[in-house]
Amino acid sequence: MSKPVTISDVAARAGVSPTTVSHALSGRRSVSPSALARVKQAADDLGYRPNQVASSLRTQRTHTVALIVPDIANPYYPAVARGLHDAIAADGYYTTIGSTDGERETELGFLDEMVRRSVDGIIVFAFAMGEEDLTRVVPARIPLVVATHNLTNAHDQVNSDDPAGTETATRHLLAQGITEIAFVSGPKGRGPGDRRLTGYTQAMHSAGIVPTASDIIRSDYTVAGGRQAVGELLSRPRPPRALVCANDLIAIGALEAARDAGVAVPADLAVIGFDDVDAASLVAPPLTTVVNPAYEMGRQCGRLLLDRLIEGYDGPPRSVVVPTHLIIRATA
Amino acid sequence: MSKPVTISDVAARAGVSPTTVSHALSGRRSVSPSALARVKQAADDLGYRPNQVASSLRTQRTHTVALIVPDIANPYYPAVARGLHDAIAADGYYTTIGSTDGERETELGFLDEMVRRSVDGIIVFAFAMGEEDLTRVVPARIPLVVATHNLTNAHDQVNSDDPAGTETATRHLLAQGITEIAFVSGPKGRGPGDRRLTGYTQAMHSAGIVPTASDIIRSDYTVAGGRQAVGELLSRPRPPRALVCANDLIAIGALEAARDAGVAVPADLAVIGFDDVDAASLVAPPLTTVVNPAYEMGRQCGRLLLDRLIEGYDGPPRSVVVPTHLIIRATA
DNA sequence: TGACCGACGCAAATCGATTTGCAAGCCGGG
DNA sequence: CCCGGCTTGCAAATCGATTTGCGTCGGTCA
Repeated sequence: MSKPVTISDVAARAGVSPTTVSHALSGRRSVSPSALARVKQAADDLGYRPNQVASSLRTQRTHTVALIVPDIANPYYPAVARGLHDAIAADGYYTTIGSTDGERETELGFLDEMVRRSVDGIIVFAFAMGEEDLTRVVPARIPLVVATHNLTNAHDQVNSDDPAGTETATRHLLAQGITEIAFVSGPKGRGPGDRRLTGYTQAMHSAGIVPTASDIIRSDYTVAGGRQAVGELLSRPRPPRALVCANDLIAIGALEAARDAGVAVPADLAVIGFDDVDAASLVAPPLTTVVNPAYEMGRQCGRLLLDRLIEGYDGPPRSVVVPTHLIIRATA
Repeated sequence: MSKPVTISDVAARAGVSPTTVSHALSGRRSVSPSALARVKQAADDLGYRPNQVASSLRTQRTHTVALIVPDIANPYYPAVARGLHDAIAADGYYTTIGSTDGERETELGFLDEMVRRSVDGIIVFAFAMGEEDLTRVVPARIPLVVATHNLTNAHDQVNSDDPAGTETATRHLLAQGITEIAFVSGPKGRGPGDRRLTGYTQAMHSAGIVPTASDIIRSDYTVAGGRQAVGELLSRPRPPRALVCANDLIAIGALEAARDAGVAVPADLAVIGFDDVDAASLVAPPLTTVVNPAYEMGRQCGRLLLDRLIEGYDGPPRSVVVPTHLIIRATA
């Protein structure tokens, strides 16, 4: 039941004051070589490990950033987390991840808790919150990066170039002479679906086609959701010849729905996804999709935060756009 | 630049002392109805949010548990994280995840940092650490759950029933009259490969077959690693007729290797994985695999911790075994 | 030699909440 | 009327590190 070693214990053993121990270990003020050696020795002997909670209280820095995502089980987000980690770990920052199921209440609750915990920065991949929620819950003193969201100009933001991605995807289909193209989005106003929709719409317009309401269907961002939505779509009298999907999980669900319905992919139904999660290249047939560099997204979020936390940048909000590109496999 | 509201600010506005505010909000001592009302009103008006860092310093509780995994991008672990989250969130605990690439140094570094941060509990899915590492770095006062590891009797542990899983898988192959079965493991002494190997060996023995060294090949736990290892295996003069793989990613790599080599699955090569990650049912052909309930593993880890953190259990280490079962799809 | 400066050490204040110990006020029972 | 007990409030100690302010000591330069 040995209690933890404190800075006073080290000081006592080295025969100096806690002040000197602190300075010796942090190097913030010079310490005589002999004292330095004694302190290091004592700290070593006792196995001293500074209490970060106490340190954080005093310095008002926790060396922690919060990452809020809708669903950590969606393979896109672990890759984001990885990119973020790799961007900030070298500077001693750690990440706390919150998975919120895209529920506004949960998002707000987690955000609030992170503020109470004095995290140094926050990265939000949020679905259900609005700008006013963010500014209400997050004090201005905490740097905030908003990702994959079309809601704010008041904060740093990182976005994949969604419109360009779906536009390229849609053009790829049009170039094959396919014109009956539907877009499978997520719930209205939630997630990147709406921004991806614009690229599709644009490409269609510039081909002289005006998509009707029935060309745009809504799902959630899961395999099961995609399967069901596309299943219904395929049972229509005149189903489309191709689908542009708001993410890969929906697209994978679409492949399942096509198989269920005995529809050949890509011969009778071309399918394009978005994200390029690992599974996209593994499904059968391998999915044609828009690469959305999750790792890079996470990394850029980390960089924007570090700019404010370490470099001391204090200017106006900045916006980073991460390019996307189409990777053609076997479904379109 | 409004600075955060402190308990003293609330006290001042309510016309009471900080003590009373604390008691009013925590309910740890009764407070007169009038004072209670004034405190609540003041806290509300000011938007008071108690500083958790200060609270943690005083109470020695952070309401945080650390989860250490080798690779958060391996889809098995997000599911674990999810199960853990669901087990402990209701009691106000949050999770900090560390991804260590299975490097001993990284594992130890993260563990050390978590101790400095005074987490209330630690869950280790570790690859490279030994028992003595754990006891050295983690003080006895912090509850520790070791998962998927064969190294300790000194701590609570949670394991999937790995031997039973691979034994069932191997018997499934033997029952089809297949006897040339290889086992594709991970690096020696790292991860669950060795425990899964024993089930395979047992089943083979009880069928009167003694696997030779060349029947057991080593890889890492990734798709790329599995592809390469199995690719080499298939170029042998007499390749095996079936594979039992230490995890799904290896098995998926094996499917790719088979495709590369023009070997038909399952006709010429049967493949069985382990874990049943989401992608397992999505690959072509869908993977026959042993279900390793990640979510349940995480949940059980959380329960063991809470038992000590909340229920006050203080007895000897306990061991939970989560059952596994074979799910037959199309590769064996 | 005296003035000045840098190096170095320590006491004490600080971060913000929780909790202990003490005391005042109030009640009912003997 | 007094005492014990309950409620309620506050001052102060506490958690463990960091940092400010002050003072001492030695050395340098004029």
